Amino acid sequence: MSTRARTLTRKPTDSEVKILSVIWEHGPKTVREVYDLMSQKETIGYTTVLKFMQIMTEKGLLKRDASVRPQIFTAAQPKQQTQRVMLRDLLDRAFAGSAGSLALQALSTKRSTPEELREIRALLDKLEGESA
Amino acid sequence: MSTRARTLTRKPTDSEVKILSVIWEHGPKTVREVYDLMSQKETIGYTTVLKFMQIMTEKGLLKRDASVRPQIFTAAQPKQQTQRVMLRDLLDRAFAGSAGSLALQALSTKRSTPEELREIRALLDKLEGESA
DNA sequence: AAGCCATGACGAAAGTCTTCGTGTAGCCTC
DNA sequence: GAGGCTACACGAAGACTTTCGTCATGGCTT
Repeated sequence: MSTRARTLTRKPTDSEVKILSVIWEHGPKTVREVYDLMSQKETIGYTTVLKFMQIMTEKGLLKRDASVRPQIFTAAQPKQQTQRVMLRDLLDRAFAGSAGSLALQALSTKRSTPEELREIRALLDKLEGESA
Repeated sequence: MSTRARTLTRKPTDSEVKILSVIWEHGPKTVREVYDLMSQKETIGYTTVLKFMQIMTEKGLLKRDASVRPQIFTAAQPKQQTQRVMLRDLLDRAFAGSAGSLALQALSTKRSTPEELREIRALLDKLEGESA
């Protein structure tokens, strides 16, 4: 029991999420492009990024198109799904499963845009409507 | 640059959070008590829990009262502060800093209690009031 | 005071994650 | 079609985390 494809299971590591973020934000990218974007914000080696992306491909976090020369990598899972897995993990692990308290802290920690606040209000209406 | 007291810095590891959760929920506890509570939900050895708690004490995550015989451990940081650190980390790492989208997903993923929804609504009012 | 059992300290093995160095293969240019 | 430069694959070192085994210690009980 040690090596095996966990397909959709295990939560991505911190570094893996950093790479996914780049792709979520900028779309499918080559290793070089991801590297360029990342090295603007932190010091990291090209082969380090490459290695991560190779591992992530093995794990099923990324898909790659090897038919083109500089290979292009895409997120294998929808952003929302991955975010949900991580959120779920944090929720269970550190917030005793209380989504409300998590949301509350998130909102009070960092200012959100009016649009987001409006969306949340709409969701609240929907949720309260359902329970009525 | 390697070994040093990060006092309030680094995010606790997964196992560390598990232990903190127990103490957050049940209050100050001895190793044996934490062990008993944890082993109800998962298989883990007593000395493993002990080791974690020793390391956490070194890191400043727990405080211990060594004056009493079975030593009693307490969370060294307020629960909310630790939660905030973790939330912040997830927010920056996986949600591009958008607290709103994080909150939205949290709320739509898991049903919250009416009280929580009300609290959130109140917070929303406050936030929108401020920006007005 | 001697023995016994729970508690606590340590060290170390095993498993992951992170970070690169090195070497190979593909292409593009002369 | 040879040289040179970029892109890839591989392996391995180092840093943490996780998990325990083992041994020392402290008190209680007799």
